[in-house]
Amino acid sequence: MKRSNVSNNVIRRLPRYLRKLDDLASKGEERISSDKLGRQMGLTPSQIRQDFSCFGEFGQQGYGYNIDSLRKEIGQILGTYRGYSAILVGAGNLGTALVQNFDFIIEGYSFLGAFDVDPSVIGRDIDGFPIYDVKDLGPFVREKKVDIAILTVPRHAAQELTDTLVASGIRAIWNFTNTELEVGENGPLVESIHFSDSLLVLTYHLAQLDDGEKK
Amino acid sequence: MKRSNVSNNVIRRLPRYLRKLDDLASKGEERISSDKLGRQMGLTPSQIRQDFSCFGEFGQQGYGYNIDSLRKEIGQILGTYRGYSAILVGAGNLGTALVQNFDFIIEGYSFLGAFDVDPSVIGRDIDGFPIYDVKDLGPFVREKKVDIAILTVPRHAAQELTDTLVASGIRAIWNFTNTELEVGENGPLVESIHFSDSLLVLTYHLAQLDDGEKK
DNA sequence: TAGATTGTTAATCGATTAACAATC
DNA sequence: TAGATTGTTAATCGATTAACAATC
Repeated sequence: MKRSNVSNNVIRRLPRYLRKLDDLASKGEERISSDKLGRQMGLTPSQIRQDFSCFGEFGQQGYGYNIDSLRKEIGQILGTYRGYSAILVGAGNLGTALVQNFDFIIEGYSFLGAFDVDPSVIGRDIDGFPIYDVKDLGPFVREKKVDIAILTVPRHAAQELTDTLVASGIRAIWNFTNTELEVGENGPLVESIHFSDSLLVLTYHLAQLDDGEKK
Repeated sequence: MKRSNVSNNVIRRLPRYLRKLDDLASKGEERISSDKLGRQMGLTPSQIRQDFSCFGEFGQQGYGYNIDSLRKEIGQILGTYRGYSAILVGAGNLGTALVQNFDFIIEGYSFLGAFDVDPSVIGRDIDGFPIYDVKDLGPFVREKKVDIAILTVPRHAAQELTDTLVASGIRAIWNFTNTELEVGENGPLVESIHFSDSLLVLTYHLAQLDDGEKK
């Protein structure tokens, strides 16, 4: 695969393409042109062709793109099918929601279980997956060579657990703690979902509308 | 306030500035230069000054920016303090996590309650806020002129509830359903959190590392 | 005053869009 | 074959960075 020097903007559009293609596939569509796809997604056909061409040649002149094979190509690029292993750190409402809504196994991940501090949940399960004592987190990550930790703990516990994860050789942290984690040089990848950032962008636009109306 | 023609990139950086400034304030810092702030956030000082200058002149030559007043300015720009009203649509694990973790009142929002279909939760409460029957959603939104609906329902129910919200005059939807909502012309603002997109970006980078190592 | 640092204008860089030859 | 549509090269547009006069 090519994929050298691909810009962040392109990378962030790939999952959107994947969702759209899944959608089209589920409607029984077989092929689509960059022109049609562009109109449906609010992008220019040029941009779509440029984006795909970062990774190879997936289309055919005069025909367009085969939806099913394009989905697979993009899934491949995004690393689904690789069976990355994941654990949940923090088995509260948010963590439970994530585990219940993502079918990690179908999506191509291998979900190994959850960790928590609360003695009343340790030993129980989420959706059939065990909840372990957070004391055992470090050794577990090290032994099982866990790829991804899903961090859904309260703010105040975030950095300490991150340190444990980093020390145990975690490869990536999916961060929901609304803090910036310190992982140091050569630390794991960090991808954060900052709920409040998203809400503030929304209220920015509301405020702009309100100000516009006053004028 | 100026704020005309501000690019999306700038808007999406504003909440990050706000979080950083809150952090600095909580450490007792009083002032910061664009140079220092840039080094701490991984941005160039030029970019920071350009970003702020979209909205006014918040600094002072030879001194830098006063952290406390800059926070307030950015909060103002982002529409906190405006007391926008919000409801939760879908009182499951995810919705519960959001309500419990965001202190909507402190953050300057006015949270009015939740809606659900499940008879076993209707009438109960989340964190002291009532859970109503989703049948009453439309009239409630219309009567109370609700600004923001936080949509945390299962995928299959997303579009139908969106239609109800739009018909009742909701102004904005904060969308967690991992679908693209259809809101039509002159519909509400939509800000989506696509969990799977974020995870896929993470695994893209993991896959890239793995491929790099093989070479 | 001298040093620091802003806000802004100009220069650069990168991303998006347009155009078009290649080809299914 | 003619029409459609790709992949790619060139042109444009916008965002980031650099430079610097203004000034606290």
